[in-house]
Amino acid sequence: MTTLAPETAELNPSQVEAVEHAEGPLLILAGAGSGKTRVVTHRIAHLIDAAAVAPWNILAVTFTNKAADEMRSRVTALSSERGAGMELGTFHGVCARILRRFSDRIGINRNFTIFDGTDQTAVVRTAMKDLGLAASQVSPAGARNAISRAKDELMTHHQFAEHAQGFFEDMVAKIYARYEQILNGAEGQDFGDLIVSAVRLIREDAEVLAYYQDRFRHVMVDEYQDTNRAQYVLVRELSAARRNLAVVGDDDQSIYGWRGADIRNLMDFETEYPDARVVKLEQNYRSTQLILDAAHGVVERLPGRKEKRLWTERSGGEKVRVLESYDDEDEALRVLEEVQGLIAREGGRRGDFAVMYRTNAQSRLLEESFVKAGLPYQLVGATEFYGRREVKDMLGYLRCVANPRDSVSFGRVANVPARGLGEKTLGLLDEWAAQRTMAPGEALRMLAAEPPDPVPPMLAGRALKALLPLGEMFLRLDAAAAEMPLPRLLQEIYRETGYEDYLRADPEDAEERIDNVVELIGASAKYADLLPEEAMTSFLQEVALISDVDALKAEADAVTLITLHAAKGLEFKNVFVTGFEEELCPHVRSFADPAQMEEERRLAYVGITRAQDRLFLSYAKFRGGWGSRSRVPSRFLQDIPEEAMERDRPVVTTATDFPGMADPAVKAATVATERSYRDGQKVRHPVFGVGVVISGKLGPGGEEVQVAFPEAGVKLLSVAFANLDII
DNA sequence: GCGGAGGGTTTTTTT
DNA sequence: AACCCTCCGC
Repeated sequence: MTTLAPETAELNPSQVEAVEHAEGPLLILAGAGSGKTRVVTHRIAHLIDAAAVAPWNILAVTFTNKAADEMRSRVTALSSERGAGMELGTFHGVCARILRRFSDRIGINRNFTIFDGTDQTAVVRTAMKDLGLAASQVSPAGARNAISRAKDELMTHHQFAEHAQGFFEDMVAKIYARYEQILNGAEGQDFGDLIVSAVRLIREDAEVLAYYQDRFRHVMVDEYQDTNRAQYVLVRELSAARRNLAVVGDDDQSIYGWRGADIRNLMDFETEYPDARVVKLEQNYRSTQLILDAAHGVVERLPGRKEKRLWTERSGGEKVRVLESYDDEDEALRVLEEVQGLIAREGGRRGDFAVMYRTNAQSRLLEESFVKAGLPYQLVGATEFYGRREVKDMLGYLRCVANPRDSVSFGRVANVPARGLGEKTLGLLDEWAAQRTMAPGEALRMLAAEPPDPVPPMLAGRALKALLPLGEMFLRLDAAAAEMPLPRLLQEIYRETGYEDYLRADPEDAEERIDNVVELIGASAKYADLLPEEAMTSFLQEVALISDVDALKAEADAVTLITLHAAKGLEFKNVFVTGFEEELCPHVRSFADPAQMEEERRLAYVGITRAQDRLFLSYAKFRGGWGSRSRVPSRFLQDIPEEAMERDRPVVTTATDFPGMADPAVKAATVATERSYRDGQKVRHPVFGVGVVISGKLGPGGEEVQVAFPEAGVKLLSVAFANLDII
């Protein structure tokens, strides 16, 4: 991976116009690779140095922490005052900071806990249980999504209930109301709340609004096409006094509609601010002309887009390579082969390569082929560190200590490792706590600290016996938290809760999980010097608001594996877009909705425009997994001018083609050299019955055949295991 | 009433 | 891989 053009490069006239615009609304329509970050950072430096704006009077909002970090370091390099004191971060990070300072003014504890997506689902499930709703009636994920979308539009549960139509929305209205109760009781703020509460704060508290309007004299928003309604209102209010609002965006790269992004924020900016200066950045500094031709072919078919056409001085270049593979396994080997070939032939850096895909699940085979070949890679997202069970459990304990009202974390860890606290006992504790309007964690501590003299009858006996040790443990941890630096506290939690022994007892995964815990404790080291409460809150906030791409290291000598979504904003010399097939890209779940299909198209555009020098579009004829069926190349391929492409003759690859793959098991498995089943052959399978072979191949795992069964459908079977009879 | 085993499902994309 | 759900032994 490389960064954008050097800072010393001269700015083109459009860029200068954007950079030098100081007062009043500004809309920068920045095409892919048009030097957007350069313009934004130069503009900030210009405000500071030429317009004498103090850095702390500037608010700049980006989409990821990574983008914010990069922007900060560039501003530091460019401006005389190094941009110190500037407010720069993601929407969620900036809002969290505002709330940590003032949220008690609207009745929110400033030490609130941030609830992530997993927590949200847990709350939804609890709410549904309270309401007697089964997961089969309403999908928890669906309900969570609906609630999040409502919050994106600043819709309270009251408003949601008013507009609810049909069974699903009626149910969601009820779940939403209960969800809010639980969340408030736990002093939690979910992702949506961070924005919603910040908006509520500045709307309800004139003093706070005045303070921030005076403080943020210049407001700048990146990736404006991906902002939602709530974010739009926030930005509008904050900048209302001076109207120094600069937004940067590209409607062609709007890919987050499913998450509440409202492209109208960008499209209607000129209506909203009739005096806005509009600057289009159309010169691309990233890609070759042929790559841009391909990109334009895909995107020009979108209706109603803001007209712009990227151009570059990098005429020509290599044609876009279209790779056809037999199946997804071959595709993974094929990509590996191309990467290794290019590195061997041209001495390229591994970091100059990225392999992109639509769904996280697609990364698995790619990883496998890279591992076998010993080719280093860095995977963005998917099984990210903070999603690991042991990490979440450890953080769950920390959250319980930092915020005893966090009933969600309490529910997660109370019986991990198992300590005799089943559904029944925890239910009793919940009930008893609710009677005293306490959270279970608080009630439990009270129970342990000063046991009520006649023991509450509902808890007498077995329940109390199991509960008391946990309560005492939390009291010890509370005491530890008050006096220990954060890393030591985590160490203490690890030991005191029995989690360490619990992990060690796992014969399979002990080592890996322990490593992860150690790494987590290490990550907390930078908070060691803060006061305990602040340390816990800051650490937990950082962890909650971290995004997948944040972990991506630009300087790593490794191939990047990344989803198309996460790749937005990045660039690489060589880009592979894999699974460039119907039902994957565009994704089948978008077929029914034209608006979603347009978003799929923009997503393909985003992928294509990540490439600087070389672009590979890869598809397979078959793909394993959920009922593997024959595949059709993406419709987007047809929109790319044929002259810009070079279609490869399909190549059937096998593991033996790769000298790097020294694994003897792999070699042994590829001994078979001839197919033993012909297409059209009738076979009998012990489970699926009689079927017809429709295709087959020799792969690293031996011979595989696709067989169509009248009942079971098409199955991909390994001849070695399937026990087929020829009939 | 708890805990472990086993089976099925999950997300398409994520701050 | 994580999680939910069900089943069964203790």
